[in-house]
Amino acid sequence: MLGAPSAPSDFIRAIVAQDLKSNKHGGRVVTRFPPEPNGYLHIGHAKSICLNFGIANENPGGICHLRFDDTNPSTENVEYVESIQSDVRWLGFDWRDRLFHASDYFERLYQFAVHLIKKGKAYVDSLSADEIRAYRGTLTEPGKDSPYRTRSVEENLDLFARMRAGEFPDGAHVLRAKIDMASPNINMRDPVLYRIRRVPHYRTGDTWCIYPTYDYAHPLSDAIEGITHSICTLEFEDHRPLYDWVVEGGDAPCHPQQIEFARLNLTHTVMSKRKLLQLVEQGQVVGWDDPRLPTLKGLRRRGYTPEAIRAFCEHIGVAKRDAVVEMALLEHFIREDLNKRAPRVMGVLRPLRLVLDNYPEGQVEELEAVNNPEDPSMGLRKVPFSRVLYIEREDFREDPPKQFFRLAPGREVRLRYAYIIQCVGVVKDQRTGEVVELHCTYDPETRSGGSGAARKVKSTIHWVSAKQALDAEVRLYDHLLITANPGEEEGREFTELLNPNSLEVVTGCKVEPSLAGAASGSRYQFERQGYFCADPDSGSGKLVFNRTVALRDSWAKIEKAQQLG
RNA sequence: UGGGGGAUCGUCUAGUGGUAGGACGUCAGACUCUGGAUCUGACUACCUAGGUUCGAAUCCUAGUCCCCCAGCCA
Repeated sequence: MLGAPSAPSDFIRAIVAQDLKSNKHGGRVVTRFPPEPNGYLHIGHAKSICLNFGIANENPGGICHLRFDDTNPSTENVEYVESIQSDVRWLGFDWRDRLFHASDYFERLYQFAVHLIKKGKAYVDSLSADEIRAYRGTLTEPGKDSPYRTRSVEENLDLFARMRAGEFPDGAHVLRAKIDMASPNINMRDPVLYRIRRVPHYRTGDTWCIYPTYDYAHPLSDAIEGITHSICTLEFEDHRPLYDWVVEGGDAPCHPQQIEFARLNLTHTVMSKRKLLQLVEQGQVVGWDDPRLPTLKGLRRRGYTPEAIRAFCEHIGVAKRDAVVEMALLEHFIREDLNKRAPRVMGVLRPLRLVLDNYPEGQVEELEAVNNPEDPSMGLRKVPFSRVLYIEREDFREDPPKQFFRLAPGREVRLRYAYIIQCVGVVKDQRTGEVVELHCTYDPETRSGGSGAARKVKSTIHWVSAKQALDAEVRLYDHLLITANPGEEEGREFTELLNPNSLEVVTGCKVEPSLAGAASGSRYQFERQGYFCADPDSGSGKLVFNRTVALRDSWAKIEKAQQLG
């Protein structure tokens, strides 16, 4: 994966290349992906993963660490740790032996804090949370010093040791950096470094009752690991002076460079952990792996491939401006990937019975079908054909509109890999008027590959043989949200914008027999319809498919345009 | 009304003083035993106003708009 020397593709890679050239970090490139284990990874994280691991992989000797930023025991747990690891691996990245936890550094972090106190750069504050807030000032007014700011080094050392020893209740004291309460950058107004939290940590148990904050733990963890480029998102931009202050003040072994980029936003969905958690907890979706979610687990269950997600992440670029990428772009990459790889099959979602009046009763032909026209090496398969078939309801119109080329009374179409047929009769339900069965005749001369096969008809439709077809359930997914940019909807909660039709369960679908026992996770193109992925709910004779994405549908566009006038 | 960032086709993104390019999308056409795929063509952009310059998306000045920050979250 070591890239040939080429122009850096984004501003961060340009910085890395420049630093390499100037030997800023001794020729090393060490990045890290630092998730907090308090939620599942989503495609926004994938952008960061591809960036951090990508940069490491592109540079000789480069490496990317996986580090859990587990400094807040109240919200973190092993379930998240495990899911994050499996997702990073699934995406195709390898941290080798560089798996770390901020909690690995708690003792060292504590010693750095003692060092800071001794240098007079940190103090124990005994104000309440409310008081600290009040003393902080506002965006336009400076804060004022805490009365505890002038405590002696000895007293601070004593108090901090007793905080650690568990002598005080939660909230009684905090350790603060002594910087500048009048700083125009609020992050520099004596930020909290440690707080007392009598909560067991999922890794360190009850060893600690004080925990470092992100602003303190993150830069030091980076420095301890020898990170060269600490890449994070835009909202941390004005934490950078604090990042640098902590590294310098703690006399850390090296000084990683924090670089910020714009996080990924996608249309028609939500990307914040808080909102995703809300959907999961409220039961609006079936879980973190609900195929409607932009979580990696959800996308995977939906049928997305790691390759498609990586290609997407590479193509959206890395920059500093806020951006909202269209879901259509993500869909483009999964179509592109699956078009090359997914075997074709025939499946009928909404079956309409079709009888070939002139086809011999009881006869079954095994017709040859290509598995993937994009890839001849994928070979051929046999598909049974007989007198009674199912076709897609929407492939027949009793009163066909202009430009509808499919079946209609008197019309001819080709049955994919089979014969040209002509519709000679329509059977309707007496009461409802609903079409329940079609009668057609087939032309034996037109069998695919046969002598009369060259005849052109306007349309080819898919079908399954009624007797051999398998029953299946198909889950059709649509956008999670009805609007592209929920942020633009003034005063409306995202929960009000949920698409009530984001999931449509279609039962009684008929699929070709080759799909018997389709393994969970296997992906197919149902010809003329879309890409589908066998759901884990499949099994013991039951078939369930998730629609990953529909094929591009130019007829749907024509019809929509016709309806608009 | 403080501080930190950012503005280029509908969307994302290149371009760093010398022809504003790519991708997605959209529209039109070709081809097709998937109305898929593929192929062609078209579409549309430098936030505004001044200035410097032979020449400005790029440099300067003044504005405008958008995002982030007042957790003992990350």
